[in-house]
Amino acid sequence: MSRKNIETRTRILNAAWKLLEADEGSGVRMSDIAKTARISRQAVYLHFPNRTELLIATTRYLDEVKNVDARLAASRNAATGLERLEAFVEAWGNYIPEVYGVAKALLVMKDTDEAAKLAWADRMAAVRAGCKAAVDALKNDGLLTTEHSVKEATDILWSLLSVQTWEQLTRECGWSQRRYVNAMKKLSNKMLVARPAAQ
Amino acid sequence: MSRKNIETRTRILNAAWKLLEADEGSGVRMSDIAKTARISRQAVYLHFPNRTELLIATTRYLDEVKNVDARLAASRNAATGLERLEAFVEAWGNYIPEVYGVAKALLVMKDTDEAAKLAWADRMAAVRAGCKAAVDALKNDGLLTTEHSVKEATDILWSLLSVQTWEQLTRECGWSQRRYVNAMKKLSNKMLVARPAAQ
DNA sequence: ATGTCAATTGACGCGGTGTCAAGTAATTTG
DNA sequence: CAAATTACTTGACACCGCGTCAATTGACAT
Repeated sequence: MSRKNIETRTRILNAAWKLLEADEGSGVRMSDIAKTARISRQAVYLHFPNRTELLIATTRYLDEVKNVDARLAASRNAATGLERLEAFVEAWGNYIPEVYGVAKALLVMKDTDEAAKLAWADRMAAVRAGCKAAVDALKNDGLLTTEHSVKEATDILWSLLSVQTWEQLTRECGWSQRRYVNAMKKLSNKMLVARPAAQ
Repeated sequence: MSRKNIETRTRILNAAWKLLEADEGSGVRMSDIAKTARISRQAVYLHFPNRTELLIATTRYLDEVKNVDARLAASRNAATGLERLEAFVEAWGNYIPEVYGVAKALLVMKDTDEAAKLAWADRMAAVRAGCKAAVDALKNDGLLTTEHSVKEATDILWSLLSVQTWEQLTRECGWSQRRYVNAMKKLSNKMLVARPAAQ
């Protein structure tokens, strides 16, 4: 409610953000966050009911600060389906590393916590909507491969652009961000665009 | 060592297997495994030093029983690069659901436990070797796309065939196993095979 | 029958989450 | 100015799951 209250709340969110980004989602405890926010551990619970909800709030906060929706929506302005696909791949692909730490924390929680699972599904639904819009635009231009339905093509693009795939390629395989984005552009084209228009 | 000892050990492994398969890796506790193996919780530690090692042993046990290596190696017999790629995709793609529950447990541990991370990396290295062999075979036939190096093509195939991607498509998107394998065959072809020879 | 080995039982420590009660310090409000 | 409200602190504690330990039992082998 009050000014001070909301200020402390955002201090907690910033602390969680910072720590999750540094540790890439692994072992961040409530006490760590409290300490970073210069607050007692118990006081965190005055602002968030539990760890999961704090993580969820942190991702929402991040999305808000980073203005995801606007950045993803920018691809709408593309003139053609091909351009739209490419713009979306670029926008989302470059967004991932900016939120990876926090996203990873939620991704880990997702496997054991129902609320985290829902929150993750919700955010990913937004990404999926972007994927579908790109596929629709392709189809509209008559450039969608005939081998897959719109739903299937959307699923494929969504999987290609999953955080896990990003993680595997950049972390496990050592790809640079640049290389990742370039490859995703090429691959999404190859996978979804009807043959004559490939490239 | 003794007969009884080894028998109990495999009873524990089977219990872990069964439970992980049922719960798909989420909330299986040491006490659950002990109970299923009709043994006291503490007795489990007479056979495995800790939870992580038990999980690792379970995956090894599973791989042994299911004879992964042989099944994956079968694709070596393919005459052409294209056939080899397809055979590998089919072999690995159909193996995933058989071990998913156990693999998922390890996948979750991987984020917080160093030993689990190494064990997972080790198993995935085997898969990667299969991917590389398929890519090499393609290259040998002059059918590897010129847009990617062997290393990059291997990374791409490896990511396409990751357990996480399988999980996303079959669990999140509701794909059947059949559909998954078919799509992976098509997609791996489109992504890696030089244009004129596509399908 | 004696010794060895597998397993049992009960207890305990540890780390992390979440809760509760009592108290304090600052700010607001009558 | 006094009283009430609000944000926060401190210390204690319960719960859960992992891992450990010590003392005991029961089986089997030589």
